This record gives sequence, structure tokens and C-alpha cells, in this order.
Amino acid sequence: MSEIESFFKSAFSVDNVIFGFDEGELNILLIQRGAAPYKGKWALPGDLVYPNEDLDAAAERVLEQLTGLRGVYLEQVKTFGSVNRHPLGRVITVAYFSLVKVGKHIINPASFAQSARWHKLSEVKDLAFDHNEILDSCLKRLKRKVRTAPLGFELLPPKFTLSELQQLYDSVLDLPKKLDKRNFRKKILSMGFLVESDELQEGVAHRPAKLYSFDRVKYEQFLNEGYVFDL
Amino acid sequence: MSEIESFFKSAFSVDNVIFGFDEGELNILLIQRGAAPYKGKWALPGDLVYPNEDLDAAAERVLEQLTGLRGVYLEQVKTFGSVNRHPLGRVITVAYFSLVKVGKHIINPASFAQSARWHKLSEVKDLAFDHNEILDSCLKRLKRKVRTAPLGFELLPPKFTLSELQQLYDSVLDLPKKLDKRNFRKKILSMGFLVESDELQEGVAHRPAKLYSFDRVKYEQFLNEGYVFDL
DNA sequence: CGCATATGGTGTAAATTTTACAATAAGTCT
DNA sequence: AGACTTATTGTAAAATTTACACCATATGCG
Repeated sequence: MSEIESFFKSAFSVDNVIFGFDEGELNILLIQRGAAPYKGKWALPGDLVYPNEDLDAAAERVLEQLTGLRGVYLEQVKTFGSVNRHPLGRVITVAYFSLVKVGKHIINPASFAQSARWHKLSEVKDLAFDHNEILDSCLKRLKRKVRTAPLGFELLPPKFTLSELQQLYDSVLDLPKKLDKRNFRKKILSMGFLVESDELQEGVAHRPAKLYSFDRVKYEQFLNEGYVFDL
Repeated sequence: MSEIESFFKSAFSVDNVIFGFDEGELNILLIQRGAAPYKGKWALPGDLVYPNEDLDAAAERVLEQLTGLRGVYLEQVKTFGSVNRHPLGRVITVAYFSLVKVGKHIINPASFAQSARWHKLSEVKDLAFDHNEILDSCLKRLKRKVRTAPLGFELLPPKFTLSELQQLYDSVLDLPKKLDKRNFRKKILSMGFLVESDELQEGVAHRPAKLYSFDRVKYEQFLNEGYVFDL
């Protein structure tokens, strides 16, 4: 094989770390590989990028085929291209993460793998390929991003309580000390883009909390006034 | 061509935004393309990634071939993969930026291009391919990173004055108001990893300033004590 | 030599932001 | 009715950030 040919004996893929928030914890959606290499192992959902497909579109496609969801938050994180990261050839992969609302979709592993399901982040262990490293990068990015942009809301239903929101931040940030309840509420409400609904939480065995929602228009105003989201 | 073949009719490259600081301004090192497409246009230095070469190594190689420098700060930023970004075929490119000390090297365009030279960032205009977009991403990343990690020192000689350092931050951050001299000095010195040398600035027609240097060991201690760099 | 010129170097007070902290309210459950 | 569980709310101290101006010390030139 000539050198010029060998330049083209390569492929690129996308891998998508799909985050969800469930039972007070961060979860990720994994597939179980149905074919070699790493058959039977859990892995990040991903696929080769089609010749006429943009990278972002490939990441969106992987997500949609698996969950049926479109228009969710998606962010490119990092590209992994070690020579030997894929046992069958030179494949560089562009890692993305996305944020979805758990429960609003049906998981369809068929197109990808033997099976697919949500895993608590704390229980994820040995993944195929270099997917643990990819996951680490995406998690690190999420931890940073969630403090500087209103991403948390992507993981919650449209209406949520302030306690749920705080629980989400506590879980994602995983700080040695939890956030202070009073200070958290003060800060997030002072930004002025959470709107109180007249509805209350239902089905809880205690005083129900007010439901709030994220108002994107008010958030834009907040930005236009020169403020920045910062938690 | 079968579908599987077409997956492999693609290549990947790296492009490197090489930042330097000269005459009080941020500069970048550009090459002038010696061949089609975009012959004669200024472009970011870059190259196809060799079949047995890691991505980071490719970015380092591009930098070394152009400047002779090794071991400089290098950071992967983002991967650009629009289907039509390269007129000759599907090429996705991984963008990096690096930070070098201007003047400590000789530029050798031969291996890459017709010519290569430093450009003031403010004078960079229409680059080849999607390189303006790549530059924007790298600049944005640099602006963020320079506030949260001690990267500024990579752009300065080993010994520098506090005014030079501040000038660098003013230039990179490009804020509506310059930093306050007293507050800047207070803050950066309070972090405790700049060490005062007994040397003074030379060749200036006014009171010479003390020279300082960045002490990496003290910076590590600073981090280990739980502090973070933040300007 | 001395004076003009240019940048170097320094402290404090006010404003703002962050932190720490606990008692009452409002529902459900038995 | 009483126990239980989470919701909701304010204030004072501490820490950080901001604004701000004058004297010091070198060079260069007449």
C-alpha cells in the first residue's frame, strides 16, 4: 500500500455521552456491544460518521436512533485519536455529550447493540475502547459548563422544584460540601430567569414545593444586561 | 465505490494556531499556501496526520517543523468536520493552539509553504479554508484559559516585569477597561508563585522595573493548598 | 549637573459578594 | 391530634473586589 493510500485507510466516528438525571443522581446511557471487538462490553453509543454527514449531525443521529429524541443539548468535547485506540484500524473519534430528560423516551438498542440502558454514573466501571477516558473528559466538561451556563435545566422536566434543582447541582458538581440551601435559592432566583408557577409538587408525603420553570427569554435579557450565569 | 470503501475515503489533519506576544500585542504565526487549493492565501499551519502518529504528536510536529521548538504549551480545542470544509475531499481537522515565546526561534516555511511569518492578530483577515472560524474558537479558548490557568507565562520570556505581564493580560483579554495596576499586582503576587529576581529591566529610558519569574514548583504548592488560579 | 520625562511602585476605604447559620410553615400519614 | 418530613425565609460577619493618586527612580538631554 502506498503512503498516500494509507492516509485514507482511516475512519472517524462520534461517541456520545448521554447524561440524564434520575433518582437524584447523574446517569448515562450505555449500549452493550453486540459484535467484536469488545463484544458484550458496555460502551458509549457511537457510530462511524457517514461520508456526507457533518460531525454534529452524526452525534445527533446516534442520539436519535437510540432515544428518538431530537433538538436536545449537544456539545462537542474532545477528539481521541491515539494510533491504537481501536483494535481494527485507525479510527479517531469525536466525543460529544448530550443532556436529556430521562423518562421522555423509549430506548431502542436494536440499531446499535444487544441492549442499552441507563447506568448510574457511580456504577459505571470498565467500558470498551478508551471510553472511560472519554467519559472522564465529558464529565469534567459538564462539571465546568453547568456552573457557567444554564444547562442544568436540560436535565430536569419543564417544571421543577428548587430542591430538585439544587439536588441536581449537588450531584453533578459532587463537591465536598453540599450547597447551602438558602444561599442557593437566593442566588438562582436573583438572576431572574426562573419563573414561579402556581402549581405545586404532587404526590409527596410532606409540604409540597412550588414548581418553577426556566424562562429562556428572560435568560437572554439577563445576558444582554451584561450578567453571566455563575454558580 | 462501495459504501464501506467510501467510509475510508477521508483523511484527518491538525491545524495549529500558534500564539506569540510581541510589541504589546498578540500575534499568530501563519503560512502562505504554496499550492492549490487557496494557493497564495494565508492559512493556519497544519498537516495531515500520519497513519502511525497520534493527534497531539502531529500538532507538535507541525510546530516543530515550522519553528524548531519543542515542549511548548499545546492544547486541543475543537474538531472541524463540515462535509465541504475542504474542496478536495472529506478532511476533518483537529484544531490546537500553542503558546510560544517570540524571538526564540527561526521560522522555516520551506517544508510547508511559500512563506511564513508572524501576523498581528488585529491584522489577520481572510484566511484559507474555514481557518477564520478555527482561529475564533482558539482565541475564545485562550481568553478563557488564560484567566484560569497560568498560561500567560508561556508567552513571555523567563524573566519579565509585572507591567509586561499586565500588558499581556490586557491584550489577550481585550476588556473594555484595562486591569487596574495596583489591584493586578496585588492579586498576582498574593498567589505566591511569582518570584522576584535581583535583576532589573535594561535599556529603558525610565526607572527600570524588577524582573520576576514564574515558579512552577510554587505554583504546584499553591494548587495543593486548594487554591485555584483566577484572574 | 540638573531638570524634564517616563514608568515603577505602593495602601486604604467603600462597596459588593460570599458565607454561615435556625426557626417557622405547610403539607402527609397514622 | 400529633408526628413527621420537607419548604420557605433573613441577617450579620467575613472575605473579596473595586476605585483611586502620589512619590520614587531610572534615563536623556541641554
